[in-house]
Amino acid sequence: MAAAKTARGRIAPLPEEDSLSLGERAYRQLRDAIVEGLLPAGRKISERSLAIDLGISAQPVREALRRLEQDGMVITLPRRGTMVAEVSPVRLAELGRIRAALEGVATALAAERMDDAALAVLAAILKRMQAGTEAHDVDALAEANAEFHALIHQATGNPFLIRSLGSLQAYDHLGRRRAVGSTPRDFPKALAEHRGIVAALKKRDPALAEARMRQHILRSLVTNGVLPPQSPRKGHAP
Amino acid sequence: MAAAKTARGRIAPLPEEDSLSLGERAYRQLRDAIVEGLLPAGRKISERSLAIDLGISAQPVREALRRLEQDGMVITLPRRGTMVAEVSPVRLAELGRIRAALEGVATALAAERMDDAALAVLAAILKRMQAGTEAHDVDALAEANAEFHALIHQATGNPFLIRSLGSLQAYDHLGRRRAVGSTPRDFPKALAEHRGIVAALKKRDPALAEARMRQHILRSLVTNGVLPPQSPRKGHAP
DNA sequence: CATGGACAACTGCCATAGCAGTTGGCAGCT
DNA sequence: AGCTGCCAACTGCTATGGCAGTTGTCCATG
Repeated sequence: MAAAKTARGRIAPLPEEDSLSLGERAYRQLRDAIVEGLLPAGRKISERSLAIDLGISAQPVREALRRLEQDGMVITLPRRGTMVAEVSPVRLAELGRIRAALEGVATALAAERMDDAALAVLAAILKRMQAGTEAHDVDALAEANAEFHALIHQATGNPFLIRSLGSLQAYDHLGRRRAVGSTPRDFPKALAEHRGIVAALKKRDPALAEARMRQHILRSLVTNGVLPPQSPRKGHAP
Repeated sequence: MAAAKTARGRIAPLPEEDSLSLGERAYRQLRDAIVEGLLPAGRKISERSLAIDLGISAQPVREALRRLEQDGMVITLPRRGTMVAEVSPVRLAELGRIRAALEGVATALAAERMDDAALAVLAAILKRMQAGTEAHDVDALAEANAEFHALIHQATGNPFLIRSLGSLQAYDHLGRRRAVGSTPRDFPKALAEHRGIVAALKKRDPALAEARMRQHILRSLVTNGVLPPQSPRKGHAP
């Protein structure tokens, strides 16, 4: 997981892993450890012992645990202890639907204010996606996909949205890890959906871009087994 | 949650105000102070001086500021200072649309798992709303409205959703405070929308409930001047 | 008068220490 | 054996102090 090594370096949300605050580093380490499965659900986490393991004080650790609690990845009973939260399949499905909705509004906002330069970067990412799809390069596709969505998030310029989607994306990784066996071959479909999203962005059509992005996320969750097939129909007229 | 006194001074926190951690209390106090306008945008906040003002240590204050930063209400430049963030009308509109989307998902989830008891409580709240509308009791309507939405949030059982909507609701209060002059007379319309939402919940129709709730929030934002009229049409087919 | 540099007064950040409440287990009694 | 009560070892939480980086001010210098 190298720092965002994009061509232009436009997005650089990971500045210098060294100069980050200890609390921030502890937060990311713990978050990664949880989504990687190194810290299974129910595992007790002590501020002190964890601080000793990380070689730092208890304060940054506490700060990281508070943020993780806000993300819903750990739960702490006051004066009793902190443990990593169980993320049931039901809960994972909920979070997926939440993420779909938030990615939708993010794309709608991006459609209203994305400039041509950012759109060009998106087009370049699309080309890399096509190459990766033809070559079946899973790693390259994952990286391009991450950049694709991150670019849209940044285009909104909304910190709340960026932060929330960052937290939810961690759960997405957790969901992919649970997807048993080989990943389904949905790469061509995902490529087509990404193209449709970019087309909507270029047309400056927020509603269309939102609908396509949301549907893209939902379908992706379905093929990953996070959501059951045949989601409820959309298009209700108020 | 009975202890909502709705007096002039403090908004009563949900659990007993005494047994909360100092960090939690500091967080709520600061949040309320910001949305009430006591701490204007750009105002510098020092961990130490604020700790002295609150009569506590600097750690809980720091913890509260971190949470507020995650909510987007303050921004802190490392080693330079923390100040309350400027919430421009544009940003307020973004947050409103985000809230509309999240309230929509929450209502969809609630439609799938809300039990009859909760539905009965909703019906009771509707009756209070009708009485409040006829009597033009603004305070009673506000309280009933808060309970209405809080009940739906709780029905989802999703901590992430509950927490996020709680933060966004603070911005809603801020938006209402900016609404100049007397509040527009949208009470009958809001009542009808609430009834439509409850009807969709009773029919266990997640998509319909979501659409109605989202439209309700968006229209409310429009009448409050947070969003411009004539939002982009919905109903795009992917 | 204008300009540059150093010192003092901040700031956020972290480490240490100690508090109060909770838990688990062992001794002592029935 | 089975139960009760207490004590030590935890836990999260808060207070205090000090660190390094930033900023603003004041004096010396061109």
